[in-house]
Amino acid sequence: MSGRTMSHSRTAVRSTRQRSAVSALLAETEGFHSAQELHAMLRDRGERVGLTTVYRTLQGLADAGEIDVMRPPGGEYLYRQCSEGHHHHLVCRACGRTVEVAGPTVETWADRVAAQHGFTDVSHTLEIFGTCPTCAR
Amino acid sequence: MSGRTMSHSRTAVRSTRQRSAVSALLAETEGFHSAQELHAMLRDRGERVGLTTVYRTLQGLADAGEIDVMRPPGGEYLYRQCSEGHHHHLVCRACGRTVEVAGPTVETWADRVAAQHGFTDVSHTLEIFGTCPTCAR
DNA sequence: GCGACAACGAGAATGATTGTCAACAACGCA
DNA sequence: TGCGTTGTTGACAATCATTCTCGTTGTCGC
Ligand SMILES: [Zn+2]
Ligand SMILES: [Zn+2]
Ligand SMILES: [Zn+2]
Ligand SMILES: [Zn+2]
Repeated sequence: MSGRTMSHSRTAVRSTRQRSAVSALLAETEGFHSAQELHAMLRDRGERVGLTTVYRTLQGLADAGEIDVMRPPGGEYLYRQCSEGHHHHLVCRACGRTVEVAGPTVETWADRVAAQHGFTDVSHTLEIFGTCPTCAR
Repeated sequence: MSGRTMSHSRTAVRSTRQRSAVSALLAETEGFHSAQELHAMLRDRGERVGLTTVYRTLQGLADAGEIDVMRPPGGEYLYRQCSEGHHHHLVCRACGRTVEVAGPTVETWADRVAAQHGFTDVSHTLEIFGTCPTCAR
């Protein structure tokens, strides 16, 4: 009953220069960056994309699960193109370098704890911050 | 050489009506609440405290480690008076009800993972969100 | 090509948090 | 108890990331 069964003209997502530019940038970029930063990076590349569009595109990609969103303590939202599947991040506070980490133990622990207290519809956020070897010296 | 060795009149923190009001409110309140919410709660109580002061006081308490700060995805900063020691939270998205949880396993896991990648000065954030039994029905 | 409508983007609006600074009030001391 | 020093307060202005508006533009199915 979700209304997705109409046989004619479903509204499709359109392919645009701007959307491609953002995706391409994310594909080549290592580490997390804010919408503002990505917008500036596009500008420096010569790509002309409005800030509003950058925000919209990032939200779309995030909703589609194609990129990861994260917000460090005291900062704004950061985006990054990650690999598939549920994972968390080990992020360098100085340069943003990111290592994806998987913690099966943590996942089950979180779900178990929540269940023990009768909580449902459970989700969690987990980020590890530190100084990477390069920035340390 | 930090100039902290003067033998006379060290500047002390002063006890004020406003500061007491905020602390008292936090002591009686269960769950996480934003600065704006706490300000409104004080107003409803008849306490007259400026919004700026509420922000300042909360920051001070947080810096002193007397209260916990947390920021849910898509929301503003939330504050709560917690028990001593390092712990995490299982929070109800609907009503803010909070359960403090300790996960020694997670702590060591996070530190180990960071160390394996050569990261130093490590810290982490971990929150579990869900719908509490009361709000579920 | 055409037309419907998704997508853009410049600029205004929002809203939480922070900065400003003159008036106020603890508190150590006389 | 009176006084001066100086931390504190709070109304208001300023930030600033993000969202909203809405007229224009570009995609894409036909
Ligand atoms: Zn680094
Ligand atoms: Zn996880
Ligand atoms: Zn609840
Ligand atoms: Zn922990």
